[in-house]
Amino acid sequence: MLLGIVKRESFYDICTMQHSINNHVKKHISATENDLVLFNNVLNEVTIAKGAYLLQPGHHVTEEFFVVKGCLKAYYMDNRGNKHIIQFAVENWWVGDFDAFYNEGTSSIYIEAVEDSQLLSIESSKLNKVFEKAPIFERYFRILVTEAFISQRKRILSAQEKNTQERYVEFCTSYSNIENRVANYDIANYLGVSPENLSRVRQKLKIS
Amino acid sequence: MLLGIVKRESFYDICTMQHSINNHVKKHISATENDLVLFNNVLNEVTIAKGAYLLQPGHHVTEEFFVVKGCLKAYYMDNRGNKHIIQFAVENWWVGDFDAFYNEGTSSIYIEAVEDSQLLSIESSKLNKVFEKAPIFERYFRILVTEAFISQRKRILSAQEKNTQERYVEFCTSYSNIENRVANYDIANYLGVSPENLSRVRQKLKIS
DNA sequence: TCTCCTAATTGATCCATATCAATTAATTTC
DNA sequence: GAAATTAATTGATATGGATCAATTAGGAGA
Repeated sequence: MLLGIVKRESFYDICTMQHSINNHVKKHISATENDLVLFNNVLNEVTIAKGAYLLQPGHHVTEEFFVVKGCLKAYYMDNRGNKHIIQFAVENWWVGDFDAFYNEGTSSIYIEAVEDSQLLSIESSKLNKVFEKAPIFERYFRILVTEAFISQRKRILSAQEKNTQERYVEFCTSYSNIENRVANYDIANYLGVSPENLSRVRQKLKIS
Repeated sequence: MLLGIVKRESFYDICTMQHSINNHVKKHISATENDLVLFNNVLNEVTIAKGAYLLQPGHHVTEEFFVVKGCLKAYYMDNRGNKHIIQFAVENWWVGDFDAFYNEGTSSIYIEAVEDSQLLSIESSKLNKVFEKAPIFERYFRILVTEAFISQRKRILSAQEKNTQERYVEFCTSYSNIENRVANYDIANYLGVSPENLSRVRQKLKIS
């Protein structure tokens, strides 16, 4: 598809969107009003319809996205043609092809909207300028990646330590209410189990 | 144990050690000589004997470690008393309890020397001072975490996509020569499979 | 060099979950 | 709102890898 992406929002929406990202920034670093304005000025507003792609393999990656409203999934296809969900992104998450973004390369993943979504995007070149003028944002992104790193590590260890049922419960808890927003077969995929198995686990949970 | 840790090295060793970290820094950012001196001045030299612990659960984490020479393993114990290896650290890797370090908390993991090892350590408070005086190091650590994040993501996807044999081969390739430095049951643990299963996989590889 | 202890291997069995197949339920779409 | 798709569930079977048990191989220490 890749249709359905529209830049520029109404004044009201822009205010809401900036409010959302500024809150997020303030939660992580102590930025001055000047810093925030500088940062806000390089952001673009993006809306995307359910089912549309924000990113597809082969595309040159120049942007990362912040989810103001909505839900997306990031996945890739392996050599055998199997899909693997890397991440779901909901409100107040950054999403993108990190690898390609930092290495200024070509995407190897799909990012697809699971719901109609509102996003903010930042371009690599503009972000680097922000880093120069307001190095505090270097810290912001370092903290974000560190947090993501830690939560990802938990995902690895959880997969080794826990059975499917425990992991499904953990998933629903940490991604609050997500089981009502995305398909079960996508959750199964994310957890690395078959949809049939997840279905049976969900049955058992209903009973107990 | 926690014995066997000795700070301060001979002049020759210190030079070697700083050479090692400076090379690593230069590979990631363009730091001035001043920046490097500033950074080097806050590093401590640490040696640790095989079998000794660099870190144990409950200890207050104030340091991260850079491996100049040697090999270590980071692991934790889950509620059921099972050990899970998080990471092996060899030359030119940073190792520590990231989570606790960034949140100034208490360690939940063990870091144990697999070989006699030489390390450099940096304290949280001193690192923050470096960040203030030379913000370029904020970038250095952001890049390191980003790289670690990306390689960790590959570990997750590899576990979903590939079978034990493929993952063992991948592991040996990416951690060059590691299969001769650490025990097979620790590699099995890291891969999340039983030692017996890994043993059989290794047999099959010998034949084919 | 011998002894002891730990690691690795090998065999047999078991189990969680994948896979295949069919049915039912829930969404889209016109 | 009926038809057509797509998702979820349920049942039956197959399988990769775990677990248990026993043996062999390697290393460290006396």
